[in-house]
Amino acid sequence: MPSARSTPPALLGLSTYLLSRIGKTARGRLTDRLAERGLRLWDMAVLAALSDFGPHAQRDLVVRLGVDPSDMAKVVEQLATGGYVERARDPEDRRRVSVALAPAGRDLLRELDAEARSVQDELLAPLDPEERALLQGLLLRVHEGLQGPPDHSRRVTPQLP
Amino acid sequence: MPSARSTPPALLGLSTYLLSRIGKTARGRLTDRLAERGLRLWDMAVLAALSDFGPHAQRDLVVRLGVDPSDMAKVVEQLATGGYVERARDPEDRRRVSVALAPAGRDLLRELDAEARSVQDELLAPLDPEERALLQGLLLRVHEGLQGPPDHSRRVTPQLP
DNA sequence: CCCATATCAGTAGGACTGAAATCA
DNA sequence: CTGATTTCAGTCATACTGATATGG
Repeated sequence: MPSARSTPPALLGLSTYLLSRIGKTARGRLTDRLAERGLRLWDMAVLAALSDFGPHAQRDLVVRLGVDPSDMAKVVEQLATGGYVERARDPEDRRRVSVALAPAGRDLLRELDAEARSVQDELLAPLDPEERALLQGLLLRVHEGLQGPPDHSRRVTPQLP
Repeated sequence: MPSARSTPPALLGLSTYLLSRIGKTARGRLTDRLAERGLRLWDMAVLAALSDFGPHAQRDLVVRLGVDPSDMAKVVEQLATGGYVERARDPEDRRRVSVALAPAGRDLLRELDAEARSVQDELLAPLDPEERALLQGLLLRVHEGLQGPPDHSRRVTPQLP
């Protein structure tokens, strides 16, 4: 029963399409894994930022990760409720909320990173280690170019995760 | 004014993350281009499928592209209204709606493909032609592996576009 | 008064679910 | 009657908008 499953070559020839498609699958699978823990992608991104760069004002997390301020409020609220981060008013500027990684958050991040690498192993199964490293390098360079020229005139901040 | 813009290395080290992030940007930029014409990504995917494989029963478009049947109805409806495709009941099985590319649809697809390649040139600007070809090849192989092992047990059909 | 920060309520589009109508 | 196909109405999570409150 060969029932017309192949993707149109007109799309397969577009790296744009492949990136979009594969990226969506990657996001979807990781989202599923995180959902089993009641978490979302932004939760992991925030934990990673706090782990790599130390405590942030909430505003700085917004800028670094490119998430909407309104959404960041909810993410931090959830992480604080779970005991993964700690919030405190900045004494020097009482408008700011300082967010710091709690020990439970550091443990959680380790687990989430393992989940992400597991998804990655599934996804990149067709490639051998050298090819994976090659892909990683190419993607990294494409990513570095993203902030620069978004579009001719209109986009402010392309979205993630 | 260096205001903490760099992405956490914990994320940059994950190809999963880069694929997700870059893929989302690619999708977003192409979506914007198409939106200027009142179109969406699925419209282009359907036109490409019809162009590459000829007329489809609507059901076969659903299977080939992995879109929800409910959504496909709306996409085909819009394309038919715009005169880009023609619908007809299949005389042999009157449950089926046969969808065929109209001349206007073929012209439109050419333009959309040019838009996609323009977005691609922006996105892959950091890479030279050889590297782009290399990336394309790697992505293609990853994409081929997608249908196979989706996940340990739960996912039915990973989504696109 | 004006700007920045955080928060809340609500909107828009996309993916998906469930059910109805038609026909094999 | 069962099953396939199309279609419609509605749900859900997400990105985003607008408005409000507090503080510099």
